[in-house]
Amino acid sequence: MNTFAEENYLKAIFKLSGKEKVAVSTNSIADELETKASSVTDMIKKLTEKKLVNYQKYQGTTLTKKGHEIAVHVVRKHRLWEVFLLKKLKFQWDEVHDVAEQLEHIKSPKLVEHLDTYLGFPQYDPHGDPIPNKNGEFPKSFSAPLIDFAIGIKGKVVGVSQDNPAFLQYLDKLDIQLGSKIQVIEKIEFDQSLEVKINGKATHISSEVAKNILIKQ
Amino acid sequence: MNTFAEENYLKAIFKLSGKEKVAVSTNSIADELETKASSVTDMIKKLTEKKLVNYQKYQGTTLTKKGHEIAVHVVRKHRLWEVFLLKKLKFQWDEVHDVAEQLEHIKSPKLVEHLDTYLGFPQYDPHGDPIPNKNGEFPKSFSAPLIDFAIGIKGKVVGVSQDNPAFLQYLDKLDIQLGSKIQVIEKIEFDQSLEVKINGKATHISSEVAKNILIKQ
DNA sequence: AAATATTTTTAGGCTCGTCTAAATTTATTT
DNA sequence: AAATAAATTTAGACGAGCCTAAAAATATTT
Repeated sequence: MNTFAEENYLKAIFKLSGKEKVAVSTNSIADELETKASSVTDMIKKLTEKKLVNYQKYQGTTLTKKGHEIAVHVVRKHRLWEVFLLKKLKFQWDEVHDVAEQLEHIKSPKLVEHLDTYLGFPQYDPHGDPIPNKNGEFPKSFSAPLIDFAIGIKGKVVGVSQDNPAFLQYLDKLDIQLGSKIQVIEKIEFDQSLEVKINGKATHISSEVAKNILIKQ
Repeated sequence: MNTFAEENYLKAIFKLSGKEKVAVSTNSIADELETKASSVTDMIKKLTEKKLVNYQKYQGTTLTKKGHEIAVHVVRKHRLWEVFLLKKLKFQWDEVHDVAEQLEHIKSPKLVEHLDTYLGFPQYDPHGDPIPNKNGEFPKSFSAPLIDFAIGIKGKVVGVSQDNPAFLQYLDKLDIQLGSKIQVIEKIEFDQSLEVKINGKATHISSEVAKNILIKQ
């Protein structure tokens, strides 16, 4: 069985290595987990022993098959709990992350599967991130950042790629919620900012914000 | 903030010191937590530092006001999660305890209160144990063991005082569930066993079993 | 009340996960 | 390519929580 700390390291490596599964540097893991590089080296050694990561001194770290499985499973739990907190317990958008961060480490296969059933097998969490199924497979149709959408195409906000409360509060101010209908009207080349329509109402959005809003369709 | 281990010690002391709040011996805590007496002494010292227990060498331990509050709060969380697992996630009676043992340590005041609301402010958990409210007050009307009930009085099974799976399975065999109507027909003095009616059907129950079935009304 | 048994504490050690400071390796400048 | 900078690892230490073995205090027998 894995400790909370081990699971957090695997999750961080999973997140940082991305779709392309690039090797992850010690420092980037340290930043992600807000710890020190030396602590990371220690833990990576332990995870290597347990055959959860591949590691060569100074060459970065990747997940093994087993490590990847565990990471995906933790991600699955995290996102299912987020759905539960938002949909059932009426948490606010920006309140779910910290609690899910704790709940994701609860060990009980039965609990996860029953929770999934109870929630009706959701495919995305409140931030629009895809929820892997119990075999670790992600849903096929992915969302993309608003900034990558072509002019004219209509989409729906399915999430954000930042947890930062200040960012989420700013979105509220802009009247952007999960499910809001959105359409790009014009792209300003000068600063990459966008003219958009949100639920029919015209608004201006900086590129920084547009990068972090996830759209589907 | 308290660690999982600290909370488990406080909960154990709370349980062992009972209503009368007697001082609890080092060995009894060790037994309850399946650890060694020397470990208990270490932890009790730490809890004394934090002013969560009163402790005099060789004289046993009691909870301080602050320690008592924390213990009751953990008990509250444990029992609310048990209700959630049984009622919402369709867990079996004998499956909830171990998972609740983990969930009780999740830190989020909002989570507990929203969960309580979501469950409709239950007063008892699946084992019939009373659930303290957010001020730490237990419901007034307590349940009592079946064996203490007078002949003729009708009651309802509100829980059990044992988590043992074998015991719970035996109850299933006897057709005794949470909510079953029960009435004592005769008390056999020789072995303290009972003739009872369960949902109208006559059955015979040993004193050992009758001690561990909790009845209300 | 002395001897024995039991309970509890102390002493010292272990693993986990973290840290700081110093040493080493790799990357970037000049 | 040598010098400098940045990233990474090693060495040694610490607190939390646990352990075993031995010492000390309390309880029970005889």
